[in-house]
Amino acid sequence: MADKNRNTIDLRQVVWSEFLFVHASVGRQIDAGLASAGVLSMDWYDVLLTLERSPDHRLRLNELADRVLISRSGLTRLIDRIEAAGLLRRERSVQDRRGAYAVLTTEGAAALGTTWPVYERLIHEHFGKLMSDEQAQSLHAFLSKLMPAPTPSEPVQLGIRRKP
Amino acid sequence: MADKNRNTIDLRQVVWSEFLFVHASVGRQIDAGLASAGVLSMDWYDVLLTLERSPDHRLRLNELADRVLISRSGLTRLIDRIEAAGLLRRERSVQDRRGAYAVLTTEGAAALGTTWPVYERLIHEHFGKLMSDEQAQSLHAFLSKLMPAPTPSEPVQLGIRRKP
DNA sequence: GAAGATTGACTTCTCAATCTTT
DNA sequence: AAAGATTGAGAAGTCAATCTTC
Repeated sequence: MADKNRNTIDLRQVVWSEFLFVHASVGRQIDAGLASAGVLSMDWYDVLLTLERSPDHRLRLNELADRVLISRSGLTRLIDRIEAAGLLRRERSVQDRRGAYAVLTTEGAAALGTTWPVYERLIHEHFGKLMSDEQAQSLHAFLSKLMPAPTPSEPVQLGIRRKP
Repeated sequence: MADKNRNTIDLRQVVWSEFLFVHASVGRQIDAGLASAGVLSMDWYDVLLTLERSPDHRLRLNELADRVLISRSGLTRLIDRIEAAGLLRRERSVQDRRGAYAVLTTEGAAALGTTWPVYERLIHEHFGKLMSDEQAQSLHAFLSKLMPAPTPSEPVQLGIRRKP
């Protein structure tokens, strides 16, 4: 701690409190926008997109829990709901019968496609359009330090990639 | 939307997804650190600090709900718990007997004081120390655009201010 | 009737315990 | 016994309905 004087306002602490507020505020607005458009919520989108990007559109539940930052038991229940909606299915692993995969269904892929244009607009509206190019660079440089090391073959991407 | 090509990766969208992940990841680490130190959680800290900064250490529940971004009913229950722990108390307004205030207690103020050094260390450890000065400036410039207009008499401040 | 706050019913998350397979 | 996933019990949030006061 470089600064022992409590009266001095540390800009990084201000940034942290703004970070918390903005996450809550913008997250609510975007989820409300998605709901009123009748498309996927951010949570479901995140799970299904993670599957879409994985080899064979499938992932071990364990792995999925780490990617979407939810507890194991929380994931089991989230997967239950998404599976009941038909957007993914579970498959038991053949080699290791303890483990299960979540696999994206055709309906799930379709839901991603329907959601993305709406989500994209909402991200821009409530978040992106207020950011200058320099701010975007700077934010990315900082936030990426707090991200898990990405698989080199799977670059970061939020939207749906068309077939080339 | 300036860009109609879905294949083009928009940096702002990447920043949004990093923003979500980092919030979840760092928030968990900090809350775990607070819990293992036996001090207030971020939620409780946020409520009590908001009271501490308000005139007479009190605020209408309605107002409080807006500041901490929680639904009215959610706030009622959160306040119930904090009140049961003795860190604040409710007071009925005399002029308008529909309304209630939440008022910080001595115990609540003490809890803020105990929590802050721990919280400060955790913010630095998991968030602040990874941020350059330029990044802090840049982040603040962007995030403050998404914050509600501050009362001029109450500047943004996260920690506990000592009496001058 | 409208405003402020609370309550009931429901949803979703978490931890700890459990079950199955290795 | 350990790993992977699920289940039970409990905590905490939301919406819609309700109660009190203006």
